[in-house]
Amino acid sequence: MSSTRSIGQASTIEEVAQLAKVSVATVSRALRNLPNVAEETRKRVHLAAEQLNYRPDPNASRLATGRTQAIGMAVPMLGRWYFSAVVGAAHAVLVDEGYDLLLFGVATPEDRGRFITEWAVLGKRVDGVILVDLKLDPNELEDLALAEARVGTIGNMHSPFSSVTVDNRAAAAVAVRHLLNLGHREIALIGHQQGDWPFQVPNDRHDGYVDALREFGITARPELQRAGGFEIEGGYDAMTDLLALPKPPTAVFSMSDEMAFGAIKAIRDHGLRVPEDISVVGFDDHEMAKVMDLTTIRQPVQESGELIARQMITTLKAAATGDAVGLAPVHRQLRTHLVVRRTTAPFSGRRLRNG
Amino acid sequence: MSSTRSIGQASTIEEVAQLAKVSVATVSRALRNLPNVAEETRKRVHLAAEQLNYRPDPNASRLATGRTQAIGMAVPMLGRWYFSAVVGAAHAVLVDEGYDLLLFGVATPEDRGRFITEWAVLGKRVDGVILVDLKLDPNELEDLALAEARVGTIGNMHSPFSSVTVDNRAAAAVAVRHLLNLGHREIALIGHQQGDWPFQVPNDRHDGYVDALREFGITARPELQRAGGFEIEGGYDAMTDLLALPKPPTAVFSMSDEMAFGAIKAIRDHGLRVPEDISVVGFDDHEMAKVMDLTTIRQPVQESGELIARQMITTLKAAATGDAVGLAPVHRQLRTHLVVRRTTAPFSGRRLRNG
DNA sequence: CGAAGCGCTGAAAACGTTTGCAGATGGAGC
DNA sequence: GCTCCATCTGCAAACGTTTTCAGCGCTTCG
Repeated sequence: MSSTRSIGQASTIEEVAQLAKVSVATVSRALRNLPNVAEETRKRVHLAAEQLNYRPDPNASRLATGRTQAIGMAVPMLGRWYFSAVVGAAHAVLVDEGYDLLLFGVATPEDRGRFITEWAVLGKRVDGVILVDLKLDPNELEDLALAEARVGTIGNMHSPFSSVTVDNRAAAAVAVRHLLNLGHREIALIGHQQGDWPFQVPNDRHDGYVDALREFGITARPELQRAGGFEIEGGYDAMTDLLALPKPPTAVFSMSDEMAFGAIKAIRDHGLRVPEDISVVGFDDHEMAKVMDLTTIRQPVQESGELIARQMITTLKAAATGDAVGLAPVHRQLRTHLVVRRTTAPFSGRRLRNG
Repeated sequence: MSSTRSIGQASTIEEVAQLAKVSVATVSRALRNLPNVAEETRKRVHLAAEQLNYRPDPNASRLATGRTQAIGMAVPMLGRWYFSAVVGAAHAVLVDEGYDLLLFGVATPEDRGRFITEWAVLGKRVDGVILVDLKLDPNELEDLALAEARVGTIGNMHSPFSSVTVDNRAAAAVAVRHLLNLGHREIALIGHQQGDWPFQVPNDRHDGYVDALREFGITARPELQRAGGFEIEGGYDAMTDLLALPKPPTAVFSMSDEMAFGAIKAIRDHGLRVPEDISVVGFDDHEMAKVMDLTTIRQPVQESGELIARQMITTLKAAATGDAVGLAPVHRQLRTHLVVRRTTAPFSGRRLRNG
């Protein structure tokens, strides 16, 4: 029934024009539903286009208009749950608005530079870019601003660009304060990376950790802080190290749930129990946190992705219509909160000792 | 030092030509390192291009050549670990080869159709597409073949296109046989979806489940088979249902680790223990499987992504050079194996009863 | 010494859209 | 009947590459 099934070969706007007996210009206008084309003509063109299964060549269109109808997302680690969740959420709204999504993995600062020059500024691949958890340096900021790049960020706030963030510092402090209120005093940190780690988020969480300790008159000790690479494995290794300390901590704050999972595993492999021997609190509210009964800081991951995508769309629309006020960056800070489950418990009074 | 920092505005090939005092044709040839341009000229052009920070406009280039240097990936659920792992792995090799990666989420059969017509065949957005776990119907296959689309698949084998697969049926049978050998006879299945589920993989795993049971003279019972939507939550719900059965199963095979995690959680929430009361085996070897001590079927996720990406590159190269034999599809089947951890144990002899 | 071939270069025609501008048509107002 | 305007349409010039083809100057060979 109805038309034949095969979708056949691609056809050009020229052929549509011939079939509809109008010029290509009219076809172009009619199909994009621009004003100034007679209703009867529009119908004819649409019909012809449908018969020929016509789709405008996006590349020709991009070349002519300078717009790509695509946006790029730069994420540090594609495999991590947090990032894939954000990408998934953003993807949904972008596709819905007719945009393509290009993915760019940015593992190193060099990648980041390459991403910015090749993609965001010079390479005309995308109309805008969404940066997830990437910290820009002043030069990069300047480059992007000069190029009038449309940028949105998640995780970090850069004043010239719209952003969706959470207060990582405050949230981390809440997590650590929770442990302090339970009576813990020897609280380790997993996730902090020494040296010039190119992300801001971990630094903020680190600051929150220090803040909370200080409120209780405690100064953070370096030997209780371990890098975990934000992966399960890294969390495991970090915790293993901590357990080998002469006096292991009685509680751990992990900058991500995934590292927390690794830490819990390490603790159990060491013959100890969570939370009886050691309390653990994570950050993210990973979907596995419920399964693991992990006390953690919930942040609105999906919502962040959606919001920044929507914001990107509005920015792009504003740019297209020359609407200056629509172009002004908007910064949204979403709420986090502590979800208490069963990996945290009051300090028992017993301390472990090694050697 | 050296050149000034700002990357400045985009420049065109025309300007490079003027600066290097050659024609645009020569610039194009020189920068792509084609033969037939004098070494001295090539140097001059490269220098000029560098000074101007020239990058060829990909859209113009695409329009002229018909090639996009981009490949698309269609995945059913962006958020699931398996898919993001595959995408991550493929992304790494594609970017390495200078290809862009476009993402397309395909949740429904309609999406799939849209993906194929708009992207793979008619829309000239990508040079090739990688389908993850998507089952094509005959019409779609025909369309793609007619359009000479470059397609690679993971999960399903479609004879005209290169594929990377595992033997899901055999692997599932191994998992179930493991339970049978432990003495279990009432073995539930989580993950199977009744009706026309548009994916093949679950069907294969279901068949393997039936196969193994039959070897032991057992016929699969519908009430022991539950859909889980391949998510943690779904696994939890499915298991909860199973536990409400008059005679709950003594073991469960879950088609994915994530559903298995949910199932374990449900069992524990129900006051029962894994594996003492109920054994659980999963499928994937998710990175959390180690943490959860889950017995599961390991499949080479990363490797699959890499391989199919590489295969795509070779196909594209073969198409470019008109190399017919290079265009022939290659099918690779990777090995899986059972990883026994601690969620499976011999049948205790005790059966639970409700009501 | 002429022809042929080789290595290099440039002019110009694609590629398939969008869009500025001008022309055609027809109706309204005087 | 004429002008004016609004509405619709088409012509042609972009957009920035790639690629075909021809031409140029040299060498080589018969």
